[in-house]
Amino acid sequence: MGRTPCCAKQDGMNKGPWTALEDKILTDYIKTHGKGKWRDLPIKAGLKRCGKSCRLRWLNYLRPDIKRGNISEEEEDLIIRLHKLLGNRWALIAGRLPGRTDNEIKNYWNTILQKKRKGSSIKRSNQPSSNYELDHERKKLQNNTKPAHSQSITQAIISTNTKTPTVQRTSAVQTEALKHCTNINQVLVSAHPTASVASVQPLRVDEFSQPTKSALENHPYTELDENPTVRPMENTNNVSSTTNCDDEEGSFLEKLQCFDFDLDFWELCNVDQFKINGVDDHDNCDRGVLMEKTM
DNA sequence: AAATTCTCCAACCGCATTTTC
DNA sequence: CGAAAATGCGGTTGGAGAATT
Repeated sequence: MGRTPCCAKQDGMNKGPWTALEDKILTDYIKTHGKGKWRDLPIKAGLKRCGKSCRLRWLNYLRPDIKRGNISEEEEDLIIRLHKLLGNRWALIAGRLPGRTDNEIKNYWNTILQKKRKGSSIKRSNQPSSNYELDHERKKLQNNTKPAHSQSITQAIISTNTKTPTVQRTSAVQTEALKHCTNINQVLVSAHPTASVASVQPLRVDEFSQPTKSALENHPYTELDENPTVRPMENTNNVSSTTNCDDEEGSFLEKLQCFDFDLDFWELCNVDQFKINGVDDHDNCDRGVLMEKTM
């Protein structure tokens, strides 16, 4: 398509760490004119920076509601849970942690938490199936305590979706839901008491399609016959005929992923029940959107 | 005290997605 | 509707400071 690079290399363009003066110029400009139009901003503000750099500096450092350092236990717990559910979707995770940026959470994950994970796996080297998150969640389950924060994973997802602009692009919301659900499957794998997460590809359920028989058979944690933690739904077409998706309350994941989950899974995710949000047409209805958690 | 290694994190970069025209 | 521009996201890098040798 031939796009000019955002930050076309120009003589005299500053790179690297921002100076206090640059920070002040950017902050003053945004206070006066508001953010946005990032490409034009540096020219208008008189900064020798590219728009991208200005945006990043504002979002990650200068904006007033930013909260840096000292990630609390509650926040760490939420990061772990959200990461388990969403994967490396740092912006989504950050969106559920007020004042935190995607960059900060990403850095935190890549340094602190990865280190803890390594430490954990060393300590438990004779139990190769464990990982840090699993240990973390198991500990919680064993203690039968919920995290101090009241915000559950589901609530996090809900607010992510409901934060979608008033003029919703349904497809985008559905895409989000799709990604969440695909990742929920990863949680399933890691939540399984005997799962060796590191060595196994999670069973993927893209586009809410029914997993193939061979995929299920080859998946070490499905245990289809004896212990049906995961089992294929027999007929996914059954669910495509309803127009009022709210009537399908409680069967969300069953519809979308053709799976049942064991109790540990629900506890793990701190999820009790999903609702389907009704949408315009049957096809969309089937794909549903995570909208509400009933406590 | 100097050299080396490690850690952390701000910033960059390329690509994807969304918006605008 | 398609192309271009704008914006957003996530992986990666580089450098400053801390820790270790």
